[in-house]
Order: sequence, then C-alpha cells, then structure tokens
Amino acid sequence: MATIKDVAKLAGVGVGTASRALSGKGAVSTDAVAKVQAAVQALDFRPSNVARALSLKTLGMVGVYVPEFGGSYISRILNAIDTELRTVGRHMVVASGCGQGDARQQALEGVEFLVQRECDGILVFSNHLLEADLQALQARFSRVVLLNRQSPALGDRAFFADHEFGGRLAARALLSQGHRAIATIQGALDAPDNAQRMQGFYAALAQHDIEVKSAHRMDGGFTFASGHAAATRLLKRKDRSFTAVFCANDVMAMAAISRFTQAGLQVPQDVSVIGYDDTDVATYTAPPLTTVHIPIAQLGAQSCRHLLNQCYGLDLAVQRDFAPLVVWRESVGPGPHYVK
Amino acid sequence: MATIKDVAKLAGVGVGTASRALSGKGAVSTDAVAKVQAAVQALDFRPSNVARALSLKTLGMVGVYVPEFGGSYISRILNAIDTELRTVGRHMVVASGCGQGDARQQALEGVEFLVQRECDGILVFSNHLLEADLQALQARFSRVVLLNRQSPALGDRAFFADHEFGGRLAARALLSQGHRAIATIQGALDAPDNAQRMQGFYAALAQHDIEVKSAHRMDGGFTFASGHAAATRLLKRKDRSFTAVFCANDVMAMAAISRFTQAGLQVPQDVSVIGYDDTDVATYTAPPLTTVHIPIAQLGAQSCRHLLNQCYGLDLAVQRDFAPLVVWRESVGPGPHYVK
DNA sequence: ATCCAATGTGGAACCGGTTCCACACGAGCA
DNA sequence: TGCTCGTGTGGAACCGGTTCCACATTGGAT
Repeated sequence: MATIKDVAKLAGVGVGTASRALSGKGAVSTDAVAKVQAAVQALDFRPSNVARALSLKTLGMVGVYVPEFGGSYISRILNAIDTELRTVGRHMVVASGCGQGDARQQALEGVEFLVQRECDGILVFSNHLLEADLQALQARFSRVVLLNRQSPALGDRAFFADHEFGGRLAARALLSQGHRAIATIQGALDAPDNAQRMQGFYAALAQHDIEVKSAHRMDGGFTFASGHAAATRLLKRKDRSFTAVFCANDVMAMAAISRFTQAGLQVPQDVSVIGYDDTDVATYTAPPLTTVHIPIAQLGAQSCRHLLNQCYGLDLAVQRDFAPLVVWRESVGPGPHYVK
Repeated sequence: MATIKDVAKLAGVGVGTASRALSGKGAVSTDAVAKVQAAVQALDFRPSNVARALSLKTLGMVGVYVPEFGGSYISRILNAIDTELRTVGRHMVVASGCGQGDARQQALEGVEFLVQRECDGILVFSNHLLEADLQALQARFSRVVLLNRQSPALGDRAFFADHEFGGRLAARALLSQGHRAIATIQGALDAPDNAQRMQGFYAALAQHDIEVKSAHRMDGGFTFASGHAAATRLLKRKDRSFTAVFCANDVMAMAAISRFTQAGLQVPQDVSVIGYDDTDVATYTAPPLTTVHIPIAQLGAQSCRHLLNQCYGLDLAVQRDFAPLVVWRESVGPGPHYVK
C-alpha cells in the first residue's frame, strides 16, 4: 500500500505539500495539487484512517449501544443513525447486549466496550441502566446521548418522545369514536415509557369522567404471548362490557386481535383495538391496526445530529419535538356513543 | 490521558519494558511487571488502540454490510456476529444500504466504505451484488465472507443454507400430512434463495408424481402485501381445489392465513399453510405457523468464525452444515389423503 | 530601491503504541 | 580465567498521517 511519502516522492513535492494538497487545508499551488493528484492516481493511494486518527485524535466513529438487534423500534433507530452518520462521513460501531449477566450488566459492559474503543461519542439505548450509572458514565465520558428516555443526569443529552401525550392521543381516539367502556393491556411494568403512556391514557379518560374498571386492566409484557394471555383473561371475565381495548404496543394489539377473532368476535364491529408504536406488524394484522405512531426514526436521527454537533463541532439543526400521532387504519370503529 | 511513556517514567523503566510488561509478550522480570502495573493503576492508564492499530496494522474491527437493519433474519445474524466477535475481543462496524441508487449500488458503496475504514475483514449480506462485483471485491480485498448466498468467485468464503433441501422439507411435510393438491406463493423472483427453495419444493413433489397446477402458482415478493394479494388471487380462482399452500417466507404465510381466515376458511381445517424461515412472526399468527426453520444465527456465527480465522490466524472450529428443519406448529393439519 | 505582506514549500516533530537492536549481567562450563 | 549462553533492559526506529516552523519567492505599496 502506497503511503503519502510515496505520493510526495513521485509528485516531486514534500510530504507537507502532499498532505495539504490532499486535505485541501492550507495554501498549495494549483500546479502542486495537479502533480499530487496524478501521483495519487498512479499509485492508487488511499490514506490510512488509523494514522490520521492518531494524529487528529479522532476515529470519526460513533458508538451505539442497543440491547439487541431486532424489532422495528431498534431497527428504525439504527437505520436513521447510520444514514445521518454516513452523510457526514462518519460511521458507527454497534455493541449489543451479549454476554452473561442481567440487562443492566450487559449495558454497562457494552458501553464500557465502546468507550475503550475510543469512539468519539456514544448513543445509548437502554431502559435498564440506573440513573446512577448514567451519572457515572457522564462524568467519565461526556459525549453521550441517551435515546428514548429521560434522565436528570443527562438533561438535554437525553432524547425521548412524549409518551404521556401518546397515551392521551390513544384515549382521545377511542373517545372520539364513541367508546366509553374501555379495557387496557399494559406493557412491562418496569419500563418507564409504559408507565407514561398508561398515565396519559388514564388521565385523558379521567377528563371525561371515564375510568377503566380494574377488572379490565390487564398486565402484559410487550410480547405476543403476554398479549395473547391478557386477551384471554379479558374474555374470561364475566363482565365483558368493554367495547374497545388499548394495548401498550402493537405486538400485544396484534395478539389481542388474533385472540378476539379466534373467540368469534369481530374487530372492529364487536370490539375496537388500538395499538402503540406503529411498528411493521401494525400492517400485518387483519384488520390493519389503528395505532399511535412514535416518530422513532426522527428521534434516532436528531439525537445523532446532536451528538455530531458535540463531537465534531458541527452545527446541524437539531429538532427535539417528537410528537406522537394516531395512524388510522381499520381496527378502531364507531362505538355505542358515536355521534357523527 | 496518560501514555505509555508516562507509565514507564513513573515505573522507572523504559518504554520497551513497559510495553512488554503490558502485553505479556517478551521477557520481563516479575519486579518490572509489578512496578508497571502499579504505575498503570496510579495513572489510570488505558492504551490507545489507535496507536496500537497503527503499529500492528489491525484495528481488531470487522465490517458487516447489511442492506438494512430490520427483519428477524438480519437481526439474528447481527446478534450472532456481535456475540462471536466480542468473545474474541474484536468488534464490528456495520454499514447499511443508505444513500441513493439501487440496491446493488448501495451495496457497492457500503462495502467500499468498509474497505476504506480499514476493517480487518468484511462480512457481506446482499442478494444484489453481481457475481462480477464479488469477483472484483475479492481481488482487491481478500478477507471477505459472503452470507446466505453461494458464489463461484468466493468458494468456501460463501456461507449458505441448503434452501433446495429446505424446499424439499416443506413439500415432504405437506405430503406426509396427506396433501396432494397444493398451491404456492413464491418470493422475489430475482432472489436466488427463493428459486432454490421453490425448485426443491417442486422436485420433491415430482418424486411423488405430483405437480402444482400453474393456476395455483402465485408470485409474491416476500412482503405482507404481496402475500395478501397472492392469497386473494388464489381465492378468486374457479378451481379452488388446493388443500395446502406453501409460502416462500413467513410474512407471506401470515398474510395468507389472515386472508383465508377473512374469507371464512379455517386454517388448518379447510386449508393448511406452511411458511419458510421461522422468523418471529411465525408465532404471531393464529394458528401459529408451521414453517421451515433456517439456522440463520448459526450461519452468521460460523461465517464470522471463518473470517476470524482468516483475519487473525485463529483456529476456531467452523461448521458448514446449516440443515433446515421443519418446525411443527398448528397451521398444517391432515389433508384428504392422510393415513395415520 | 526597500520593505512588507501573502503565498507556497520542504522537512522535522508529533501522535502513542510495538518491536528490533545493542548491550549488561549472571550462571554454567571448559 | 575466559567463553558462551539466556534473560532482562533501555532506547531508537517505525507505523502513516497532520501540522508547525523556517525559509523562499512573489507582488504591491512606500
């Protein structure tokens, strides 16, 4: 592999001149530039990033921690981040939570790994790191951005959607269609974003003096199986008076639709179902799922831009408003109190 | 940040000794090792792996190209690769097909990007690179491994499952349950693995003198929508005599089940459906999907191990047999010719 | 003619590791 | 006593870029 010295020699200039000609920084005569370019061509010269990195103290590389690859949520974020990075000539190294230990331990290890690899900045997606962990990380390595989660320690380095508002939107959607007797299937109890969306949902109902009976509040765990089980439990209740169900994510909503259909109920004629997240599966249900869209790709892109500004002194515009919105498909229909 | 010179100075030894003490390579007295370790502790020294990389001409980094993040197939591969790499202290940088241009162009660019970044080796997942592209790549950069695809140019650097056999298994599964009148919904026409599985499927049927009527062979495109449309076309045929359907992937199988159910047909009582891939969605259908499992995570892991051997002179055991197998769930039931 | 930028240039120093090389020292042996 | 080993050691050279610095060489202003 040719080095810049070879290029300089062939071009008949000094290495300094060759370097300046290549980077375009500093004054160089057009004549020298031409000679250097010719030499580059002739030698098929490709500058070594590693050498450059040593000199510049930056690898042009951003670390991303995700608990695992998989699911629309994470996939969309990664796609968005990769796109942002590549447009500014940077790249990402992804660490996922592999190895043993609980989710928190894996996240700690993954992030540590990224720090050791001398990433210029790190994007972290984890619900399992404690606030204290984030604080410690931040103290040791400042160029961190947290995805999909709030954190006092990180302040504006944390990017998140307004799930409370998302929950409200889901409630309003059902109310607007004339539903009053409503059931819920919530997600993982330890997930803050689950708590937020449920809180928003109940709050919006309360504004209309509507309450979800405790018998109609089911615990799920964000998985298909848990949603299916929760729907089964709902069906077993003597009191089956609900006309609509809010599920804390789309996979559980899909499970609920599937379970209801199996029980002979028609969606949305007999019961309406609204999901949350607007992931790929929302189009896989029959009928297609009405759901609350979270602009998660936007969130990934904007948080990445923020980090780029921090790491490389860029001045990219960063937007922080990730307003959820309802995507109307066919799983929610008019309820008993519907007025046109 | 402390450097190795600082460590050497504090420990009262030369940099050479400090380096040897740290790496454990070369002769060092136990006394020197102790002093160096103390200095490392005191200074919180972390060696720069950029500097190390410059010297050793390796970053300990493997590149992975995927067309995009998303889907169980790719997610599982990435999880497997990351796990393999991390256990040997290496890491991956992933490039996805972003930017403009067709799929082939994106793949070329993504791979080029990884080469430029001086990855020690590259794993490529792409159906859209031409054989000539692979040949050219291989000539310029030898440490490449191709995932999920055969290639004369790459020979044993290509890892793939036996989709022809997978197709046969699907056929045998339906035959064993007494189905004789069978329909198919195939995948993207330009995907070699689609061709292989269909070929295996038809070949196995032919062995039993069974043919799929051309009216019952539908083209899909691996997407839910295309599967749904294909199922609709099947239902519209005057000749609805088929009792089972083979779908070239799970998402289309899910769409077919959904469409059939909607039309009042019961799966598997009225029609059996078998999928392919055994992705996450296979458990999301009602009834759960019987499908051909492809050990794709295994494929990711083993191809990664092969690359590690090539790049770092390791001697990890590499397995090359990725035999598909049928996962029996509930979407395939006995057909008219079933004998116990 | 003289001075003073502005522009262009080559080479050395530097980034932070690894490794080669020359050399010191003691043990073992004739 | 001299010789050869083997072990341990410090320092220089090296990896391949970037950038600083000293030094031309210009043109225009005085």
